[in-house]
Amino acid sequence: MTNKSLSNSQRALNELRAKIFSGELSAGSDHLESELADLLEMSRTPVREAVLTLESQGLLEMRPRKGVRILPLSPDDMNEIYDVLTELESHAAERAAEAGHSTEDLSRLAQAIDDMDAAILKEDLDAWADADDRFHKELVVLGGNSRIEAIVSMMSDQVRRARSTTLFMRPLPTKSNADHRVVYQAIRDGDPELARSTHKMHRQHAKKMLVDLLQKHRLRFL
Amino acid sequence: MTNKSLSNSQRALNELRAKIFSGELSAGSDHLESELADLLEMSRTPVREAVLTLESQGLLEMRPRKGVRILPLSPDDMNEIYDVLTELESHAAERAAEAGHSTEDLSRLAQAIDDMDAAILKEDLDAWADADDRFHKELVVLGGNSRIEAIVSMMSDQVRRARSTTLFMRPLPTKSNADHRVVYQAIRDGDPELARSTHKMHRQHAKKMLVDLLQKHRLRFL
DNA sequence: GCATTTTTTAATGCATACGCAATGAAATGC
DNA sequence: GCATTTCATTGCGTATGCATTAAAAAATGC
Repeated sequence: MTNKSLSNSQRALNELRAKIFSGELSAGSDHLESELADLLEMSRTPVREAVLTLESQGLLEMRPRKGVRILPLSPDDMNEIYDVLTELESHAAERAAEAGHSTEDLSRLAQAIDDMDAAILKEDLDAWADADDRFHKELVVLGGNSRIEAIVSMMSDQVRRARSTTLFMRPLPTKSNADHRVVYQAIRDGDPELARSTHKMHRQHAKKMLVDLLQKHRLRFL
Repeated sequence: MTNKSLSNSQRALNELRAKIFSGELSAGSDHLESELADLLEMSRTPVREAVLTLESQGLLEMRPRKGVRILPLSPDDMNEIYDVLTELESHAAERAAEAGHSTEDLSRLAQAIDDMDAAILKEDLDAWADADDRFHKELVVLGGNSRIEAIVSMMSDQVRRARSTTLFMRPLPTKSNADHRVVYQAIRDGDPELARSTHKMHRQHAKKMLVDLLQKHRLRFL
């Protein structure tokens, strides 16, 4: 049986996050605390606590008397976020390569890469995105810095909502996995500099692709 | 007139932060919500909100029924934090150098460097630390990424409390300013790679010095 | 004595109530 | 009509009370 006892403020946190990612609470929309409380069928107190946490994670903004606003993402925001991800993930890749991980340790990474290949063959973008998430997440875990894990996870969350839009605008990421394999091998073979530089290029490329895409489609906010 | 109306939860945030930095709430100590509420002369509600925010910033931890625990810093934590600072500040330095700032734009940076020199002459460590903070803060501002600003500020806060201890254990930072000047000049002269690499070395050196110091003094927690 | 159960205690999570202040509407003056 | 003031509304910040339940203390059995 799945744990049924979960505090209301925890539930509020989970459900609000889910509703933000799913778009049920859309970017730029405003919501009164009491409205959210009604929606989640609890009092304002736990909702406020959840909202406060989500605000500190950059997903929304509390504006007294105007309501809670789900933050939209501009191309500038994308640039900022990707720059943070680039730096911290590249560092993680370097550290992971220094750590001398066994092939066993790297199995999740390998699995994610295989899954991406499979997803591309089937042209299943959602499955690809899921595997890509797992790759980046595991890479950071292997880097062994829990703060980097937390920050990267936060930044990834900030772009997560927008991805449902961008994912289907972009070309099939057929080339992307070549980079992943190089990073994987560099980590396995203990080549920190290669792991870092390859991953850095990979992320910089992704950033450019994404921002160009937004520009091309004249999307000023997501 | 300074703004006198400040919500209680804002006041709680400010005052709790101050008390953590000053050591009045010491690392590892536990405090009940009601105890903090009494201390700040307000009800538990705004205290809880402030505590929630501070938790998300990594300064403390809420442990139901055991109280709010001010988080101690281990040498491992220091390593993690300095690695994040190293990566993100170096990136900021690189970006600042790319941005083509005028000498005017860089005046705060120059001022901070001068102040550090003056502080060292007077052997005033508190003044030095203050100027050093300003240098690093301004560097990140010049980098132009608001998320990096926020993250760096958060990480700096996490080590701030510990610095009151380490500051007086370490040798006078007489050499440190040479690095700062190189970074400054690289930014002014538009040499991103030099700005980045110099600052990165600077931070790596600081990390090593600090961690060695803790080891030498057998300080497992701060 | 020591382990186990029962009872007591009290900190928290949350609902609720309410005053204040900000916002928009209505009224007033020009 | 337009600007300004007054008024009404209502969302938020905060205090308060209470049920829950984890932890401590006491009681019981061996």
